[in-house]
Amino acid sequence: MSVQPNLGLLCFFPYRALEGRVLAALAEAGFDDMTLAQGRIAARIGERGTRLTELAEQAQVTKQTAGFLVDQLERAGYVRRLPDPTDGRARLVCFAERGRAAVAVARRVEAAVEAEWTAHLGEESARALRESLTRLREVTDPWR
Amino acid sequence: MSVQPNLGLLCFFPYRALEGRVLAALAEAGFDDMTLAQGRIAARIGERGTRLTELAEQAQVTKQTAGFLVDQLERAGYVRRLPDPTDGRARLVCFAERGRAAVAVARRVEAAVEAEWTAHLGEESARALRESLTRLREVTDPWR
DNA sequence: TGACGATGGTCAGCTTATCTGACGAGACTG
DNA sequence: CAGTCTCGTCAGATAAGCTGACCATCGTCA
Repeated sequence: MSVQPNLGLLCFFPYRALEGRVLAALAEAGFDDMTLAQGRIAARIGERGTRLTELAEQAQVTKQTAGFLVDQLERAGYVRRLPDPTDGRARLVCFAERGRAAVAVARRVEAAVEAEWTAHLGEESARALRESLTRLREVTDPWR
Repeated sequence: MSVQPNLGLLCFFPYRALEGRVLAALAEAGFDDMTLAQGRIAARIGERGTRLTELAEQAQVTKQTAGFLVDQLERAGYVRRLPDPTDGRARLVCFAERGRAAVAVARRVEAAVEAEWTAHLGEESARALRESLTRLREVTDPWR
């Protein structure tokens, strides 16, 4: 590891820390059957449901892998697959009750962690950090 | 995905982008047998060599997994295991010639990507971003 | 309007990455 | 120097990923 880590690596530490905290909190709250890979797929499901292909693209895995993970999420009661009214081939992966409950836990932890980080950095730096990262997303996230 | 992604998720996009660019450049340069998991271990090898246990801790995998990946890196000629002069049980995972060549490629890409990002954000914002992330590391990276 | 290429998803089979548990050899500590 | 801890490996199981092949439906354009 270099003396002065590059920006990408510096981004990695907070990301991994948050992911770990959320997963731990989920496990603590009784959602202890959700794995990291499942969570990464679930985190990309929109409020009105998301197609499998889209989940796969955003998570950067093949649609087969995404399907495999959604199968598990479905069996565990986190999501359901509903027919897409606008396309007979497609189905929308939507949160079920249990999934919504898990999302609520995740959101709470995210907010708590963010508050800790803001306290550590100071309001103004945290605001600037968020803004820079949002702008960086324009050139690093192929999905808008 | 929320309308306003949390800080952790915002950190994820640049991280993944950089990782992808580095891996692609390595493949292009003839290091096309290195996988993402191997790269994540290799990225943590220090100049004077690093113990397997330490690699495992920093990459947050078990030492068995780290050993498995180092085996492959060794077979591919990227690293060697040398006895640790200070501890008869331990061995130091060190870069071999091929590994050093790959690191040089990775460093070049990292610098190029960072330059792109700095151009996108502006000098001052990029500097502030690096500083905030470095401070955030204090509370998100258990390995300082 | 109907043939055809593109798209959404699944099935099958394989490889890679990861874990838990057990263990032996060497180091450390009282 | 006995007991205990640490470093690494072996063995076996499981999770997570890939490629290739395939079918049904959509959309387009001749």
